Amino acid sequence: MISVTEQQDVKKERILEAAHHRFLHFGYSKTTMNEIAGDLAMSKALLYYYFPDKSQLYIAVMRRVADDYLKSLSDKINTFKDLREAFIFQIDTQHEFIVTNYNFFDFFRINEQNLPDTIWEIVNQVHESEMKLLVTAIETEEKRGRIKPVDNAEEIVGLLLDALHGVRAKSIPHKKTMFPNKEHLDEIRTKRLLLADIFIKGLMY
Amino acid sequence: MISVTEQQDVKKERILEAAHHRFLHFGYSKTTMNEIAGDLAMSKALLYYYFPDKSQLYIAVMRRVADDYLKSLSDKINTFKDLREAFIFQIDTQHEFIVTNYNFFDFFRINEQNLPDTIWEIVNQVHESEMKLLVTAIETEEKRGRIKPVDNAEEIVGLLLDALHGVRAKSIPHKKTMFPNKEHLDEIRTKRLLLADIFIKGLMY
DNA sequence: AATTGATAGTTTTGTTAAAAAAGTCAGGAA
DNA sequence: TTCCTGACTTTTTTAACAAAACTATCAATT
Repeated sequence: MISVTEQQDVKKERILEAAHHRFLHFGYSKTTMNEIAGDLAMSKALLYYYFPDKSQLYIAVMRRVADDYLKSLSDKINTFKDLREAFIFQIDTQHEFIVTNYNFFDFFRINEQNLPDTIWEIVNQVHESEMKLLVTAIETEEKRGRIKPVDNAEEIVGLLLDALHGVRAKSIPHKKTMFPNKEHLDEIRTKRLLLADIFIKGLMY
Repeated sequence: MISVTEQQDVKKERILEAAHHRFLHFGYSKTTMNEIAGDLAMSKALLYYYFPDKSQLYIAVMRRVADDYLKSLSDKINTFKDLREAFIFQIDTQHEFIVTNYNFFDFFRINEQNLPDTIWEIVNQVHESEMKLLVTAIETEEKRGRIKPVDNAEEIVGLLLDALHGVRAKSIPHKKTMFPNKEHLDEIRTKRLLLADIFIKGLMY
């Protein structure tokens, strides 16, 4: 026997999947509740039976996307042979996360400054996980005596994340080529690795 | 005797001044040719006698603004007692440049991607000057034997400028408070200095 | 409890007219 | 000639409003 609430959960699951698919490919603003319902061969009204409104549905999907990311971080924490490996992991993982979910994140670009609090919570949670991963890596490196003692690991990691964020392809986008191509992405990655290396060096004795 | 062309230059000068004043306080989009002419007690048509159109006038003002900035850089180049001093100078000078001209630069925010080539030339020129100042500083420091030899000073300076650009206040702007307040600015400056220090450390032996 | 068609309410989009600003020009003053 | 202006034309921005597209609700049905 499958309980009622389990049934509900299954249905919610299917909705989240369909919604995720739409949001991921067309973004928040370019997908309608009708389309999601259509994909599931159910009525739009049913969506509202399971989710209070469109933004709540989006946030629920976001929650799962973020959870996947958080898991990939916590799975790896404390498994690095040195600080550099941790930095590289952070750079690559975050980069892929952003690239693969680019359309999904249009919600952020649209609502810019005034995002719902729930979204901010998720954003902060993600940020904290990234911080934690790297702070741990720094502390480990410190214990191993490879870098000098730091009293402000948090501050330093936050700084690094900001700095990495600022790194961009050399050719200042002269023309409207929204979405950087493969070469640009590679260039950015290379630069970030260089920055990480200098950074690590700067933390050593 | 004042020559004809000198007279013209004087008049142009006055127009540039008035235009600068308007652009600086209200931005490009919120100042009209009529207003500029009004400030000078001359007719709008006369502006068009001296300048082909509004954007050309803006660019001419921009040219002067940039030249001032370039001068402040070239005046200081090679006068630093060490690399750190050069970095601090760069951080403070650029910061002030951006803050004091914030409204003036609305042109950039409006036209985003498709700026006129002339503007891009100025932007690149400024960027190159900043690069040159810091590359020189690095090379000097290198000659003095305080940092290890670098074969890619350009690359490293470019990276630092990008990284500095990414540094922002901790409190991710939760509400729409366009234009960061004094505290935020101070926080950013402090962080940038910290980044510069780690960076310098990373370049040492 | 789960589901839907019909429908109410809201936001986005498209249309058009008026207002404002950019840009032109024939002609007058210096 | 060079410098300058008022009046005029053209282009862009704004405002108002109707149509269309969506979101969201709900009484009725399985």
